[in-house]
Amino acid sequence: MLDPQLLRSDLDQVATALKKRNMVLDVDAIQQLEEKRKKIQVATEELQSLRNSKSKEIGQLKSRGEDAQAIMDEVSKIKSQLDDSTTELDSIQTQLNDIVSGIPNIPHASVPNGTTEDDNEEVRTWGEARSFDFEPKDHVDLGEALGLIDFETATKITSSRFVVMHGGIAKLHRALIQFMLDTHGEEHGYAEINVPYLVNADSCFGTGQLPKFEEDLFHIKEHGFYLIPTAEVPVTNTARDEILSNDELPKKYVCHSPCFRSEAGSYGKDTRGMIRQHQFEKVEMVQLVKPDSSYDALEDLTGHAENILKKLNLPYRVVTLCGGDLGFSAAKTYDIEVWLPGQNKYREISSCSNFEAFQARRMKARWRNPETNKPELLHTLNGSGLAVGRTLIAVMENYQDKEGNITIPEVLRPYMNNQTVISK
RNA sequence: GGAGAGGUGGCAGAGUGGUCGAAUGCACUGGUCUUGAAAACCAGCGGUCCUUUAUCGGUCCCGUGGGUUCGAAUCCCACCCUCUCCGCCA
Repeated sequence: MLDPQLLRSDLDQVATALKKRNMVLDVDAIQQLEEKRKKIQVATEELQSLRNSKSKEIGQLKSRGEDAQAIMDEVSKIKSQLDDSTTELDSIQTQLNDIVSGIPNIPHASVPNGTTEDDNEEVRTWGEARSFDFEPKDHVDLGEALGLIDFETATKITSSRFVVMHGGIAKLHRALIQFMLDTHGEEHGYAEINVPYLVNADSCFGTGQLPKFEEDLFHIKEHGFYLIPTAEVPVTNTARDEILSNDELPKKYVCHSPCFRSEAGSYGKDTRGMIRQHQFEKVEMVQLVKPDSSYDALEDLTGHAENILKKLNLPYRVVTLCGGDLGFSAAKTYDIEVWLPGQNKYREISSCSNFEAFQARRMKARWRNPETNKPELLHTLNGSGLAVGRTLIAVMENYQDKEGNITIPEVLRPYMNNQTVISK
């Protein structure tokens, strides 16, 4: 949610900034509603104030045993005016609220212009794509040849976009999770946290999945819960309705969780293999920081995600998302894309974002600034560190040999009983 | 799932229709005193939104949402949550 003060004082500036997202803000509609709101809110509060003071008078008269009928009649009249006024105010505020909570975050000044992912700006590349003296296979061919990845059975059990993994691949998957958690915990200073995978609607609103993107979520209607699309939702919402003290900041959490996405609207896209699944696992980093340090934190966080790829010796590049490709809540996002020999291209494996106060305002996540002694909004950030399924794919495709065996990256061997290779 | 008890400020805890946003204690902050500290004493000490350049002022908030009333922390309804016991169960 954007700052309502900013929307009042400088709506045109907001509209201009949002053009970077190729979004057109209906400035006139907002201004008209805002004018009405102001008029009616002031009138309503004046009526409330009048009612309160008159009612107190009644109490005083009665306690002295005097007759208060005249004032009681008067307040009755005020009350009916007040009812009308309140009803109108509620309606206007609901309309305004719906509009405002549907406005995406303002892109940071450093975000490049553009409309699609083709306009994203490459920041840096790391590592060199391995040259193969044979035709590299993709993870589907590799996994099925090994007999360790099984999409058909998953389809039988559930549906498409699910997977069953066996043996060495399942272990490799688990090793990746532990390796990532340990690295972020021990080297990057994140506190490990384990959270619910079902969350309520307030939590989804807090991080921005609701109300606009309900169709992307799995919803358990009977209980009103949602399956988390990312650990970002429960982890960031730990700070909802809280006022954190200065000395507990910054807060840095690392969390492994499954993620559930309906993938509505992605029909026909990435249907082959494990790239785009309804259920996948992710190690997520979340930071809650003071506003003045959030952009430094974004660089750090992105570096932490990159470090995992470096340790796995997987080539990647970092891009800054352009305005048109930026997520709803983010002010700035770096995507990290890993090299996949099977597809002969870079594919997203991590997304690291600074949300500034956008999520914090939605969920009232604050800290007490010792300089002002007032509660102020935090800045929130998160990034994948990394998407486990896609990392698994990257390892398989980058570490394959001619026979279709997978060499296990050295950093993962301690997690796999020092196994060095996955073979048939 | 069944039965019972309960949800009040950072914490504890009073408050069952009228100057109650809320006593009191603790914690915290500032001051006095002290060489310093402690103690004691004095003062301050929730959040939200609106109006305003700001102050001042006002609104709303006693789990949440409705309702009754001139007036609700207090009465009524629904829901949520916590605790205890029973049942079921990894």
